[in-house]
Amino acid sequence: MNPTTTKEQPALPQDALRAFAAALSSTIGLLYPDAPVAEVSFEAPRRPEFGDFSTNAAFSLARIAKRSPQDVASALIDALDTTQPNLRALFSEIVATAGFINIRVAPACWRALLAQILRDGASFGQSAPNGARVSLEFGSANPTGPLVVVQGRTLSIGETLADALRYCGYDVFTEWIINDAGGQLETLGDSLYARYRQLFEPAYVFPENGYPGDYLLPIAEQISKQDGASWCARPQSEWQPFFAVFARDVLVAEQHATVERFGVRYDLWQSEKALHDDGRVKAGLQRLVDGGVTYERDGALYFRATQFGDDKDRVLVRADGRPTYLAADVAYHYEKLKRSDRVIDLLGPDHHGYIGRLQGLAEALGYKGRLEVLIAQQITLMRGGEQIAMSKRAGHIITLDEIIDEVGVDAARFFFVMLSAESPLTFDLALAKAKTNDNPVYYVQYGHARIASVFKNASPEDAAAASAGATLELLTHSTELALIRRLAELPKTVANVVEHLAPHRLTRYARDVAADFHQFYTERKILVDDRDTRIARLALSLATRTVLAQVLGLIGVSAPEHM
RNA sequence: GCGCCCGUGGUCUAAUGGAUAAGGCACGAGUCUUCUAAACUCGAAGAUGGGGGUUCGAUUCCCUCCGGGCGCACCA
Repeated sequence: MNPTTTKEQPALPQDALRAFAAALSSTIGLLYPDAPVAEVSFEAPRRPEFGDFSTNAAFSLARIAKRSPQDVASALIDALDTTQPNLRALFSEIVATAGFINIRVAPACWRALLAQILRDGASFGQSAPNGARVSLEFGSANPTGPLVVVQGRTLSIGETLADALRYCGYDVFTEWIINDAGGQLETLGDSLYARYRQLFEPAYVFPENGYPGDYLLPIAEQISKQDGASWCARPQSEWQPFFAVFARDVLVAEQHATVERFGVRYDLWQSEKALHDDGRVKAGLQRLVDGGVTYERDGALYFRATQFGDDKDRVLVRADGRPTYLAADVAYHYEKLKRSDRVIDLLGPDHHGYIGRLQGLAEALGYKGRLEVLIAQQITLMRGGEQIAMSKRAGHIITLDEIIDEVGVDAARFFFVMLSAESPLTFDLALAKAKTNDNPVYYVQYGHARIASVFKNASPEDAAAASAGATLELLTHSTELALIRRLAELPKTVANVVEHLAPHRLTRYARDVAADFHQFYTERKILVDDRDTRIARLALSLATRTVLAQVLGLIGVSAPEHM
């Protein structure tokens, strides 16, 4: 773009950067014709005194130029000033420091961006659809009991990731797989049947490997209510499938309810049993057979996993004809890979050893590099410094519902996504529900509520004028400009979350936005007597509220009007 | 034994290969007759487990050792 046109229409920071990159590239070509053509990229320096953006272009040129990076950077800036004198209009500072070229975008550009936030509102920074389809699977659980704390973490991370992908223009399809095939469904049926029989014969023996815990009891009572004791006299071949499917349906419905209560929605709840029943498992296996990556031994069908880096080959179909879990995964991943450009599995901590096998599978199916696997690490549950012991076998479980009851959805969603997925998380229930200043959820929500409160005290006329963004040039204070710069980071931050599958970075950003607002709020009274100043500060507050609401929405936390 | 993840101040964490490693908590001192003090300001203290390597530059990538966690089924 031509910088001279900016008089009438102030350039946005990203336009200014683009102009700078283009100018710098051509200057590099002029000064160092032998240098390989490289794109000039920018990063945000860690320290604010180094400017808004910096580029390290001089480092790679230093060797060719046979001069120090600092000399190269200085020479580039001098040349820029000679050949592109108009560039200075867009920047308040262009300096060479320690080899970096640090630039500060003119305040007018930042105000132009603020005006854009006010115009775009809730859709600020969102990318247009990019046509790429993403399949995201997360949270999936066995249908043998209530959801527990680990699923809370994968649900939080997965849903935030899905929303971040959508924000960046991806066509996201979220799916949950119900592991309702094989022996565990039978065990579930046996367990429920025992609970049912115990209603009539308290001495009836509970199966040794059954699922303990009280949660099957109400389901047994439900059957007793509708059918009485009639199942007691029926043969196993009749009650077994009935109790298994009955239990599954009730438990999956409960899981569904918990998931929705947690603010998470799926596009598909896929039954694994259905994959077997409708022949898709067979189709997936055939794909592997056709690809020549299987063989038969002792009557069983094997996948040549070692060919893809696994320790040993894996059984797909047992000698008796029953397929293994891996067979279903073959089919399901084949289906997901067929219909998606990018497949992401977010798995629990017990699936470490499974990553390589899944990726080998994707490669064997002909989709090398399309599958990404992210593991959410373990959670240790605490209450005020005391570790809470949990044992599924002994029937001591703390359900996700109980956690939501105790700390609320907002705190749970925020805490579960706050740490990077690969580091183990200690979740302290006492801290999560503490309404004190060491609770980061409230810190961010308080920022939003504070702004809402200011607007309650402002006149409707002022609020309308603020959203039109008429007097933004009065925003000159350091806290005001710092806040605008922070708000501008939203799109880049979400893009970064998507690129690195790192949703925890959103919580940090949320805290940064809140912190910058709280500082601004303390330093500059918003509802001052001077009308233009008042409206300018209201406009900044409004934009902040928009961004805070967007970030909180991505994290799955409510943005309260008052606290 | 094999594989994966993690070792950062007193403590919990952060840091697309960048500059003087950043925040919260805890500790000390201040700031409300003014828009929500669930906030803000200042201070003290102080960390990348050890050793190699790649790089102009490593908390980040590679190797190795030490320490912690988890997983290693013809279960799902």
